[in-house]
Amino acid sequence: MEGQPTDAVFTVTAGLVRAFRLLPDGRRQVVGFALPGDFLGLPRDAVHMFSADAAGHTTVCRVARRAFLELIDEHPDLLRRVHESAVRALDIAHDQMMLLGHRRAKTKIAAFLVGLRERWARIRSATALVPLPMGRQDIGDYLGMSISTVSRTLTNLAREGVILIVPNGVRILDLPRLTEIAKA
Amino acid sequence: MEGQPTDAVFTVTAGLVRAFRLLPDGRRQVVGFALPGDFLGLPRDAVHMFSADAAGHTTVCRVARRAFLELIDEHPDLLRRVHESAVRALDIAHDQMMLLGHRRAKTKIAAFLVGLRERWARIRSATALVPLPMGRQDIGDYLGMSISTVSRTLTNLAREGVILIVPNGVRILDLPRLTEIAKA
DNA sequence: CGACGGCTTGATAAGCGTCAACTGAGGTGG
DNA sequence: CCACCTCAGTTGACGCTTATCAAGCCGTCG
Repeated sequence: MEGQPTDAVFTVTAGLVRAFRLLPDGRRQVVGFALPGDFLGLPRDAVHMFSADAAGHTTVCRVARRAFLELIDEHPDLLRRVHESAVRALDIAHDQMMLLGHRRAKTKIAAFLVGLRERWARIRSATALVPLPMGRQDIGDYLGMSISTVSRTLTNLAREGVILIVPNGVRILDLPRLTEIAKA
Repeated sequence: MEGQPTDAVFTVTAGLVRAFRLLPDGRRQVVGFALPGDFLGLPRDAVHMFSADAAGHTTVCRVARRAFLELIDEHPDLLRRVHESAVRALDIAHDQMMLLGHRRAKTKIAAFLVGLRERWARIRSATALVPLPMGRQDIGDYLGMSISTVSRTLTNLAREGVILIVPNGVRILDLPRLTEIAKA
């Protein structure tokens, strides 16, 4: 499921999927992480690439693109929900653009963690523990920074007592402060 | 029309509109430039802010949000087109994220110009001349760089003979080379 | 036990933001 | 009609953040 063109639509049922684009020189930009419940492959025929990934055997629900389009014709209400999903994705994308533009490593990481926490909270109930099934490299490609800086920044936040680094994730110790940093 | 909440939907008919978000500290991120034909205000109730701007008296077509939603109920086909518009916006946003992430001023500016050229070409026929009705500050806020760097980079490109800076715009002298720079 | 991959950490250099001075065009008032 | 003001854009000097390169660490797996 590595680098297939979009001839199908997916829904994540468990785990986490990263969606990315490749640059001509081989580098990549992770354009989003899909959590359980999220749609994937909404964009039309554009050259989008995906990669299923990580976290306790990710599972997805796959629907042929053609079938999906027919389904929409029959149930106009479905289109509504798909559209809402797209709009929310656009919303997140805009937030992300804000992050990427105003570049301060600490801010980016903090905002990333806070945002992810909220998204997880909407699914599971756990609050303080934020799972990070993706690798440091993925986070870097998502936030537009090098793997080294991701690591450094995380350890700095840990040293300040704001977070605690645990296997495959992070435990937020001081959410108010983290939120504060995220806004700077 | 400065900083109004989204209680209406717009279509640009002439000129250029910039859409942006504000950060808590007052800085802003321009999330997109809307050219004639583009939609604005698709996102639901989110706190989005807009600003109409520049270029020979911009004009927009305004439709009350409520009326627009009712219209969609009656004509399901309309939702289809709106959705396509949203998906395209998402597409552009993803491209933008790529730009913002892989930070090299020259690359960003080049890609920005090439992309804008294509969008203009789809409307008018002129090719080499790329109008830039927005200010340098806007470009900076869009590409995530300071106004100084925008200016510097443009003059550098001009010195290299790739572009020619003209009032309210840029003339592309060496498109292949510019495209090449944009990919790096 | 040894090797590999993901992560951390350090030293160095470079790109870009910041601050600030300067230029030139457009507009206003004497 | 010209002097003056203002604002957008340009340019220069300097320092900070972050990328880059490279070494070391630790867990997992063969």
